Amino acid sequence: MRRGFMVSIGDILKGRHVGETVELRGWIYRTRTVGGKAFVVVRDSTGIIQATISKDAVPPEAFAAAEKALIESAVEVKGTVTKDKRAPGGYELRATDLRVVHFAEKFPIQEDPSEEFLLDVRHLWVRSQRMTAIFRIRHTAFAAVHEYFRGQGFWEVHPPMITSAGSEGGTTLFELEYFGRKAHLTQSWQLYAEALVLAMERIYYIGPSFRAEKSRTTRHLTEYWHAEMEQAWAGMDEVIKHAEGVISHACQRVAEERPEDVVALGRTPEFLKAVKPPFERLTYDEALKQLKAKGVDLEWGKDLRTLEERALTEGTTKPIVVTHYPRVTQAFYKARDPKHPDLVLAFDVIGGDGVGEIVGGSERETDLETIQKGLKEQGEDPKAYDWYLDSRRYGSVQHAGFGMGMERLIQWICKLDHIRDAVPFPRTPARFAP
RNA sequence: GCCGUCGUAGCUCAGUCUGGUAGAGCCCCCGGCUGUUAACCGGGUGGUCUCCGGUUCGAAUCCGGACGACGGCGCCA
Repeated sequence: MRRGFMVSIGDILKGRHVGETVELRGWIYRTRTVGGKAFVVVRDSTGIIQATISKDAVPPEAFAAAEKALIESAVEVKGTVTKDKRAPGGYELRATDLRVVHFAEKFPIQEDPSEEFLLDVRHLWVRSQRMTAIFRIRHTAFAAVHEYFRGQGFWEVHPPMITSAGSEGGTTLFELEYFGRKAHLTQSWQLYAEALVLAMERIYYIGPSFRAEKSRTTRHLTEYWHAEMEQAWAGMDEVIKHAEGVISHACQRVAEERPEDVVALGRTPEFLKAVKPPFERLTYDEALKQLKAKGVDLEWGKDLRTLEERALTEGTTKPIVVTHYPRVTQAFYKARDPKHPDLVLAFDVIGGDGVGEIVGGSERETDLETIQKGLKEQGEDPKAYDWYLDSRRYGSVQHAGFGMGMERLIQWICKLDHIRDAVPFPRTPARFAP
């Protein structure tokens, strides 16, 4: 088959090549044959289109190949782009030639697959329209986060993935053997960020975090991508504004650049465009009052759980910000509220649709002795954190920061039932393959 | 960590209560059909009933155990 003018399916669907003779290549999505005609629906990374192959319009071997090729066979098709109401999508390619690059074996995924089976064949399911739409949005969201922080004067710096200690207590760390000694996979850049922030002042990074928590929920992964920022000479209010800013910026970019994908997943670009600062903000105490009014009682000092988060975000179209949590249950590095010693200057950004906490952040404790005391209260040995504590010995200044779960953000933007679809190959307690 | 559900053909499931030769639809293969839209019509191939043990003349089915997965809660981003 002689090479023609190669085009993408997406371009054809935009009406760019009507009447032209072009060539496209991709994978067979469906085939139907009716007597002397074969309808071969082809997908590439930009869309799907029907190629109509008439027995009398192509070489005999091409028609035979079209009839024989199974779903997901790789093909090259040459033909004339035609606008036709009978074709799904409104455009089709009237083929003059077809070559099968690879005859696929019987493709295991058919109609009505179970969730469990799709996870077993995830390496094949990633070819689906739904998955590729999410991947494109993920691409855009990641770019937007980089764009936001760089635009705000933050340096991208990289912490290690292999660490000696954790930041949230040692029980949720994956352990690994490091030349005969114990090491761990990072669960947060927290300790390193607080060392680096005294050098670079405004820093951020996006990278993987690992949590060895056997969480069986629709919003937990054991390996997830963490967008984290840390800022010197800044308090809680300033970093809350950055949290609102970065979430909003990601929503704007996705709405502008991926409107078709957004619609395909059940959101609208308008919904995302409306996600602009400021978000509704309330303190933990105010949240308890709101919950009580809704008939949900929560004892003071308990963290907000799924039930409470859902009640608080019910009917919201933007995430909400909850601030000033009780000090009990909070990590040792979070700063006390000078006005209320029982509270810490910590905040969460909570998304609706059951996604829950998208961002968690705080102002950091600057006083050496207070941190050492906090570590002991959590059952940690301050000696193991000695290098970290140097950040409170040599020029300790006010600083604050937050971590954002990229998959949580994508889950919320794409309105996904389960966080595992926000990443191509999810890692959960039950699965690390494929 | 706790609670619940499930495991039968490549896929989706019925059959299990009440033990007696392993079933359907889809996929695939063969045949038909010149505009199909998850095409349709006719025929055919396809099984370690998750595994181990027990009861029984006989177990997919009853009993005991193991393993695996999914869903919910907790923990978190």
